[in-house]
Amino acid sequence: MYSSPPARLADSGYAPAAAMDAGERRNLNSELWHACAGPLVSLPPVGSRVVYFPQGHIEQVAASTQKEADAHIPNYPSIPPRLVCLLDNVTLHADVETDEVFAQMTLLPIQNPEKEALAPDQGAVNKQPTEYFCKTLTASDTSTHGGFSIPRRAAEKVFPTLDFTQTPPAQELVARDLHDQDWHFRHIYRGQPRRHLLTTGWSVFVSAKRLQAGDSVLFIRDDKGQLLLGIRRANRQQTVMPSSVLSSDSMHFGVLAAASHAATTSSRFKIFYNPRQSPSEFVIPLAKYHKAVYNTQVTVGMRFRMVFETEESSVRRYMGTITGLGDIDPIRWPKSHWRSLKVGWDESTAGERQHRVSLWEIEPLTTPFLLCPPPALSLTSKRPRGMPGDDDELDSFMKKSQMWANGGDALGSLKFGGLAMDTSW
Amino acid sequence: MYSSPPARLADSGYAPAAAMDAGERRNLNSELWHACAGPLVSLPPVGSRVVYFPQGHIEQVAASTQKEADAHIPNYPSIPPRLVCLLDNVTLHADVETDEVFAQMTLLPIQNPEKEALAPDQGAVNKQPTEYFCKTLTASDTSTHGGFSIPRRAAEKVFPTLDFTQTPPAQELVARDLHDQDWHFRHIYRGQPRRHLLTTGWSVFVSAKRLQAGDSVLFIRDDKGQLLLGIRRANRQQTVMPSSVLSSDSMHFGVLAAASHAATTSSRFKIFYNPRQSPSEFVIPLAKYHKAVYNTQVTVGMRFRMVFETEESSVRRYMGTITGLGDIDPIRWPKSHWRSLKVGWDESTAGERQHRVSLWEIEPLTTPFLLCPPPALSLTSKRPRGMPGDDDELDSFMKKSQMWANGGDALGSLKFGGLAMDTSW
DNA sequence: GTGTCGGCTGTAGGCCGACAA
DNA sequence: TTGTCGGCCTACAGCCGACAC
Repeated sequence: MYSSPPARLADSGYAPAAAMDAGERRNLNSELWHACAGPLVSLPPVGSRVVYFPQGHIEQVAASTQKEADAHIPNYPSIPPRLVCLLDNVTLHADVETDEVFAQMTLLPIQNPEKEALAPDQGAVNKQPTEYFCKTLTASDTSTHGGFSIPRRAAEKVFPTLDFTQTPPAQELVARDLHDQDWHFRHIYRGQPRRHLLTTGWSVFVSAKRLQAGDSVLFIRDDKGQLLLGIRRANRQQTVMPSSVLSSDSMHFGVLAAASHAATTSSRFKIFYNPRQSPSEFVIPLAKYHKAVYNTQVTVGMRFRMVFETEESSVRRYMGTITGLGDIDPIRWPKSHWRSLKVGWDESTAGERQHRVSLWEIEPLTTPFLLCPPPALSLTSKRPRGMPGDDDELDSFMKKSQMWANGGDALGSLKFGGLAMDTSW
Repeated sequence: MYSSPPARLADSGYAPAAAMDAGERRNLNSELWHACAGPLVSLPPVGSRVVYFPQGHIEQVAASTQKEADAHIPNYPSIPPRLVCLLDNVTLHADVETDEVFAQMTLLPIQNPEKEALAPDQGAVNKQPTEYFCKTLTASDTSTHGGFSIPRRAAEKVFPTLDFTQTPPAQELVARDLHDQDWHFRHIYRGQPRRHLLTTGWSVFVSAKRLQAGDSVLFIRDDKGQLLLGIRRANRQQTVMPSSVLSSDSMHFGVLAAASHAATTSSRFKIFYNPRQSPSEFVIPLAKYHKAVYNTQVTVGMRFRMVFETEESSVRRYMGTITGLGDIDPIRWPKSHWRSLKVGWDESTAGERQHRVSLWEIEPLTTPFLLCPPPALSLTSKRPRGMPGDDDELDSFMKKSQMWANGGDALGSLKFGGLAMDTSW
């Protein structure tokens, strides 16, 4: 009948296979999830202690509902600006409609965190896959006129090698997405000059995922040689969700009441973390928080760097100066450390970047730099627009000076490791 | 470029025109909204007093998130089982993705409802349009193979009359949807035997709205002769929305906290009412509530009727018997009237119907019936499956007996008027 | 090395009346 | 009266190398 899928596509094996149930209850492939979440996202390990910031949670909810965090809503039921919690569970998910990745965390508030033995919590983990590539789609890639142009080194690194004795060399690829749905593509090496292409099956994928030029697609080869694929929507596409379920005010209250009730009764509560929606992480490893708050001397005028994700899904550091200190909302959330630093950014293109950040988000440039700043760091020098990786020498120096300043093991919680996985292309 | 709409369609005038902003802030066409909401949905007038039931609100949220109303969540912050409120504002909306209709109500809790003068609130209003038709789509209607077959009487009633001197008679129709988006269709009268069809433009509409066989489409001609169109999804398609924004527990808390805070501070709060998602209305006109609670004698064994919407978007009444009385949740919500009646239904196909209803949802069959029940109402008689409208004689009798029992004006709040608008086809 | 285009081809989208329920 | 189908035509999806940045 008319409700069945097109027969030809199904017969030729280029139609998607059966998908998971819509509920998406199981835990997703962690490598793929992290690849889609991006290089900056790391999740604290289950069983570790974390600091939960209701303000940050509300910021995420407000961003999701496209409302500013309403100033008129009181802190009701009353709740402190941060809760030390045991991270009881983390499950990885992806939105059934948009493939947007998110994590559900189950938090158990700890009543007297100071009394507990400070076990050596390990830092946050970010298992970024090694054998993967990520390409931002061009107009040609997403048009119905043709297929997908695979970057040469990407194809050679991630896809099975073609049999080049064939003319033209071609094979069928099967890649599994976050919902365990299989997608079939014809991979061919042709054209003058020769190039790798995905042809048959590609347009089905593009239309099913509603991909547009500017969105990114990524392929992974996992340990068992299985191909995985995921997508990252362009930043402009805010997954608008005016949510006809609950008013934004009620959601705001819900965040507070759920946490308040859990803290009062020492019971668990659940939150969703949307890495690509939230302006900042609001569940921070306790060790990272402690180091940032107790081991860092911040003053107005201090110079720092902070990591951002580039449009090419890579990372780069931006320079800034601390211009002020103080609570973002001293009435409702006094003595919170959430975004307690007012900052200015060196580059004029910094319009979108936050004007308030939290202590644990920055990498301070300590005394050695203030005594002897290299020319590249002065406020007046106009550097050419930096490319990913052109700070490598500085990185090395930074690590040494920070170790000297903070006592050797400060780096683990600041996520220096494994950041440059996408810059080698 | 590739992001622009198909040129041919745009040039020929069969592509949708510019739409409203995604936020959908303005108030929608009320006639169209009510047509999409269905014949049973009525909204209390702005400025009237209503009763708000948190339990019912939570039921709707749970239905939207596909969770049962969790039994483990306490009534926190504490809130009474019902709040008498002033209905401060009502705005009509439609989901940007699904066209699902919903209403936002702003409620102001009234502290001492008994002290206020009981102004004669008018009953709820349901402006169902007169010049409209609604058709459930067939497999042929939604397939890409052809167009849309318009029922003859529908075309003659709602569409502009064709010029039958042309061969074949044809015209272009422009119909506006809930988002003020215009859709263009070619309306032609052809075939052997002759019939009305929508051809060019129809498949664009079907794919844009993602209509499937079983969904319904409805057309309205308003006062100014402007054509409006709306859709009703088939019941099976639960707009699943696991809502990666807030956990269902937090939403539950949010409902309670928002209402609790508003009641405590005598301030307004906002709720969304999703007519086609909610099992029952949870904002009830105060007058309707009072009449049902204080003027109705309910006892176990009592017979009643209740109105339901049929699959054909019409209405019919089902017979039932009260089998028990009592709070649905005596621990958290004692002395609530929400679904306080346990009921059984006469027909064996009653599997989906609620086993608990509220007083104001039923039409009790009062003493005259108990003294002298007509054969059709006895529990043992097996009536043939009733069709809409075959209770007309009974209706007439019911009205008289109820007026006698309840004092003359009881009918307005029970929505007897204007119910049979779709059964005449 | 790869983004975009013109050219070509095949298929499916879509308009028609036939026919039957 | 209207749901489904076969027939038919054509627009566009989609594969190809050319060419340029």
